Amino acid sequence: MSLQHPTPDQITLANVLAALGDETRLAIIGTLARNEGANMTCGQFYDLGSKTNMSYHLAKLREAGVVWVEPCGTSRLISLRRETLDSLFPGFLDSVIATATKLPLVAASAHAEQAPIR
Amino acid sequence: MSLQHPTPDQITLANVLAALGDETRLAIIGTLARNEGANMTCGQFYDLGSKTNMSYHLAKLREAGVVWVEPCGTSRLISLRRETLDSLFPGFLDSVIATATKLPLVAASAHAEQAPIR
DNA sequence: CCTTTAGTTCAAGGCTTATTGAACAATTGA
DNA sequence: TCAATTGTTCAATAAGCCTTGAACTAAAGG
Repeated sequence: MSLQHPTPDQITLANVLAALGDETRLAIIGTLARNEGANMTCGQFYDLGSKTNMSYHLAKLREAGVVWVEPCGTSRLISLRRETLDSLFPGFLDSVIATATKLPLVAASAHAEQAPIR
Repeated sequence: MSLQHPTPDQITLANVLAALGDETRLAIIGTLARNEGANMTCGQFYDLGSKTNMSYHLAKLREAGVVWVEPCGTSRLISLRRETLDSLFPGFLDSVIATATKLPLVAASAHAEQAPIR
């Protein structure tokens, strides 16, 4: 029996934004985008946190409608719900991914301080 | 003395996404976008929640770098940080606004239920 | 000066989130 | 069948979030 995913009409922008508003999950998305087409499984994210923790974050992303998770043997194949998101929120995913793919894999703290620009 | 705003290099995508990942704040952004150029003040958002509550949400948006708040007499003028956000995250704000401006002003609960599409 | 107007700050509440380790399920391969 | 692999669920904890009303500040106008 396959996993529960929201249908397109159940996906809200607020939920998607909240799901992506987290360093760890943004890093997951960045990794997924960098490896689109590659058959990503949960295990490939364990450098971002513990097994349990990844299970938690991947469930969040799935429940918000950001990723699709497909059981496959003992593994689960994870992919971005590109078409769904593109059709609901045109341009959104691309703009997020453009930044997310450039983000450090392991979070380093910000340090710079600058004069206010506007 | 003017209010505290993050400089562009202090603005992170995760913080912006988290700030926008809330129905109330998304409604604020939608209202701001619908009235761009109009001299919006805090008071214009009191249909979205109490005075105190708006103060809280507007502070969140300001601290994340999404809005600029400029004291003006006893009021404060609120505007989207369009240029900053556009230059940091091209296409992002437009895609969010496209949906946010169509969102109901007062949150009505979702009701539809459909067959799973993919 | 006194009042009104426009927002903020504070403390408290209740709720949700992120993270962990231990225990559990389910599939695969020997 | 047994063991290894892959991932989930559970309970617990610590931290953060949203909302509220009461008290406060600060500017503007009479």
